[in-house]
Amino acid sequence: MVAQRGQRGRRGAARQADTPDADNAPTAEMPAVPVNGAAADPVRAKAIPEAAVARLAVYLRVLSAMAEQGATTVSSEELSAAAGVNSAKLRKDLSYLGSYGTRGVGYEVSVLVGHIERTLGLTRKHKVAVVGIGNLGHALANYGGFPGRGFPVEALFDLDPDLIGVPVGGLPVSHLDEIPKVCAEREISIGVIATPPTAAQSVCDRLVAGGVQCILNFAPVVLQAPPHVEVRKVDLAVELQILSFHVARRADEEAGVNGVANNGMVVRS
Amino acid sequence: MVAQRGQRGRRGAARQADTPDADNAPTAEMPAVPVNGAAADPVRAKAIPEAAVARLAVYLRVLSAMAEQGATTVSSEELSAAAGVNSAKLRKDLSYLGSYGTRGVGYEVSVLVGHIERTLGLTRKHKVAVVGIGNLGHALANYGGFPGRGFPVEALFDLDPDLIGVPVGGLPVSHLDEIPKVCAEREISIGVIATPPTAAQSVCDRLVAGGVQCILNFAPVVLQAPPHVEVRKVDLAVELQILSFHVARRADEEAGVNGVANNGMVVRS
DNA sequence: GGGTGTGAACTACTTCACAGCT
DNA sequence: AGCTGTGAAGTAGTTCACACCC
Repeated sequence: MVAQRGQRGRRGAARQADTPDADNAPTAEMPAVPVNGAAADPVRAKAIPEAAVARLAVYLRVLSAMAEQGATTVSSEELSAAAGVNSAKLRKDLSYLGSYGTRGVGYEVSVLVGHIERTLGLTRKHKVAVVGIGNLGHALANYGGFPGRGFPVEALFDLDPDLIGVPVGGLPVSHLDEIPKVCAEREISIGVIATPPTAAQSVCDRLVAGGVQCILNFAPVVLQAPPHVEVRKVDLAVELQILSFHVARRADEEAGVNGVANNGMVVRS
Repeated sequence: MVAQRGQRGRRGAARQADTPDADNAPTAEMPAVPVNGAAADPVRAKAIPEAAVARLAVYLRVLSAMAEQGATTVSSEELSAAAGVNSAKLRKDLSYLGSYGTRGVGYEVSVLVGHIERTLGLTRKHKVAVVGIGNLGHALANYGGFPGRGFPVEALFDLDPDLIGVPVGGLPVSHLDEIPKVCAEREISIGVIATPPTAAQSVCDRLVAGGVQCILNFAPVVLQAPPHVEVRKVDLAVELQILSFHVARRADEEAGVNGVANNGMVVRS
């Protein structure tokens, strides 16, 4: 029970964002956090929509690849095609950063890269801890300094006594009980949960106790965390089930087409 | 310049959804596919919003857990709390399935489970192929029959000659070149790409050639696929960068509070 | 001509609030 | 009295379309 009437627009307890996302919908399931500070803080300039933030990360990757191949400028048309969005959306997204394009020409790749990195807070390092060194945790730990640097893995945790002290990807595994202490000492800012679902909430609590600011949760549970901690989840089961839904929908539609031949009337099953 | 006027609402080329939500995320980032058949097909009943579909999968998990613990009915308040959403949203989501609750009482757990499963197309099995048996692929293959059954892994592929023929999780690895043939033979409907980014597009093409209907892409690239193939991506780098953005935003806000003391004027960096 | 930047229109999603069933 | 189901209102995100600049 949550019950909080008369709290219009207030942010309640459990927030949880999606990957994909929403996105990972992709996307389309975004956190209830007031990203648009507009109402919250009228002084501050318009905040960047959450959906745009996710895409900025994609643009950044595409731009980096382009820079490596020696490109110095891009048009919104080119960049948007490479990023899989339409050009209007791209331009609007970039406009949140300010006006850094040249009309009639396009954008300078290096300038854009710099601005996106700054906006996403990538000018600073974010230390990562991985909890749960099973199959997935192993994979994550071995990424060894996550994507494009900037996200060094600096702590590993597990429950299994046989794993404690064993180096994985060059870093020894510590016990779950050490999470608060070690995270605080090493100033971990992002905790990645790759444990079985039963352990996830307790791990989450310990990460929070250790002062972690963000959590990326691979365990299939809804985590409860204080509002100042940003939680995002990556949920394989949900992704597969969404795909399953689309398969089913497609099948239905085909049936529907036949139904239409049937006098244009389709009976709801 | 007119491009395609009078094509309002038409779906363009590259679609890509997020995990997230929204997307992942975050990732409020949903596909441009006309899920709401409303305009596309006025005959058909209102389709379920993409965002709701992602949540239905979560409700299903929560309900299954509740059923295991012997619960027979739930109220929207209880279920929504457990799923981390508010009750209005939950009720709206469930209403897309039809009216299966009892006013004054709540929902019968088993009935709801059945309806959600049917809606998500989980009454049918969806065979999965995992491509790229590296760290992540290994982890995925060992999941051995994905979440709650219904998603059996029935083919594995890699490029590495040392891996070909080696059984992983009880299933021998085949070569990438075999993808179209094997997928067709075994009637694979979901392909999971866990390869390095450079290989991903070619793998995607082969999966499509093999008649795969959906792709879950873990490689950090934007895939190009025909419109009848549903692609979702799970992008670790993007997730981390979104978290990074929120850390930065939070830091800014604190600075902002100080800034306000400074005459209410905050200079944009 | 070519391409950005952006208000305005539109679409999708969320939340409110209450009628109506049990 | 309690809780669902849902129109209506509100908010977030997308797309259009064109002014403006190079």
